[in-house]
Amino acid sequence: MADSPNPSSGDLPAGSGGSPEKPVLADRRVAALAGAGAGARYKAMSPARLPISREPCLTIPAGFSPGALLDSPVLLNNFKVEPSPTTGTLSMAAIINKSTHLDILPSPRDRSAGSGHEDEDSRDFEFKPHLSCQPAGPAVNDPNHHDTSMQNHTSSSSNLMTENKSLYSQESIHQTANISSVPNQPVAIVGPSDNMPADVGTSEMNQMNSSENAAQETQTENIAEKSAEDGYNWRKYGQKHVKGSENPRSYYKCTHPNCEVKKLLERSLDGQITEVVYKGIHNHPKPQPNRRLSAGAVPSSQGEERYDGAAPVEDKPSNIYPNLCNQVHSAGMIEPVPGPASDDDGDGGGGRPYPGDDANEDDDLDSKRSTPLLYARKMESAGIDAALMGKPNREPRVVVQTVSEVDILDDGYRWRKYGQKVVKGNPNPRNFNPAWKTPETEVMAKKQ
DNA sequence: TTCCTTTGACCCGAT
DNA sequence: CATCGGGTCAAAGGA
Repeated sequence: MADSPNPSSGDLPAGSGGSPEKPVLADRRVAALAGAGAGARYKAMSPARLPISREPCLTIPAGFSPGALLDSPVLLNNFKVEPSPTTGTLSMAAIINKSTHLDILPSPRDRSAGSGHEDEDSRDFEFKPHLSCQPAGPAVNDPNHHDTSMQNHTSSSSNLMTENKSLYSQESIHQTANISSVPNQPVAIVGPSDNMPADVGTSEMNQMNSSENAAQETQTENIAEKSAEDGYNWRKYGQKHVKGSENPRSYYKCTHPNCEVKKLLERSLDGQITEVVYKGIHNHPKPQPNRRLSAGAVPSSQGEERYDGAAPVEDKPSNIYPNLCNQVHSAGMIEPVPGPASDDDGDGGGGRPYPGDDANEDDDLDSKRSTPLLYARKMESAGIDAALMGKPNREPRVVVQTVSEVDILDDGYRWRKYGQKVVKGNPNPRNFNPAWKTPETEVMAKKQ
């Protein structure tokens, strides 16, 4: 239900229970929602996102755990800083304005705003997968990466701002305020860490993988753990056998009250995670282990989320597949501020979409299409993974789907184009970036 | 007793 | 319009 968008379910809560077909169900749902107390919120949130159906997807290649990405310097860099209007490095004010705009009018206009032209610099893009398995919190803060960019609060804040802008389209403004208030938290950001554009992931990451695999292996367990626990709490709401795959697919929802992030997890028969797909971005900070309320402390209702503890669901996997180095986890999450603050946020921003993958965006960002894309990516990555497959650890593919094109278009990152190709079935040329591709490039391509 | 997972059924979009 | 298939719901069972 979190996905309120669901037309049928979404409406129901309204109270009418009007669905002729399943009055009972409707009532139940309503009741459930009411009981949870979250229902209302969900309801509120979703509508906002509904309009934009496109969901870009980010695929993170197997060797990476999104969580790792979060920790990785790259993220920091990314956000950070490149002086450009797009990135927001230019100035806080600018950023703020921009973000404001976005919030208010996430529209094509924004796209144009982000010039997205700074193709050349790739320096920041060195992606170093630093798969540390540290807990997200600290990792994120890792000062190391700030290399060039991170200059400090300013930068961090700017990052935050940027992030916000893209992540929380609607909530925004006040959210921004919150975030900025906590300068220290680097933005973990990103959900996008998750945000990693999938594409990137695929190619680059794999490379990295291979080269760094050895080293990483030592950390495998940690990673696995991490991935197992991406720090977010998930509730399994379904499982299904998907045609074409012998692996059952499990559906999880983030238990955080206003968070609509969903996760699809596919496991091979042997229990290894073969694929993880995240939809949406967390609109709340990753629950801190420390803060974990004791079990009893959990908020209330069942339906609700407990955001603190580790999610049981996740835990299982970790235990089960210790080897997976890359299990994945990270969905798109934004970790704006670890503070308590966010939680509610109320905003509903709901998972804001993140810049996802590119490819899709092209023309149509239909949400529908997004699905196909996911699969496509899957295939794609699968090919890549093949090489890795031989290894003991299979690396699961991670796909992050975001929902709004706005985010995609203006993700605040700078991209360097390294290729262009006509994709079959798609009139628009596809651009490639060594690191992650940005929608902007796509846009540019179109313009061309 | 409460909460979580399982699982069959339902919904709905795609073909 | 019918069928297929993915995603979601929610009752039932288990811990």
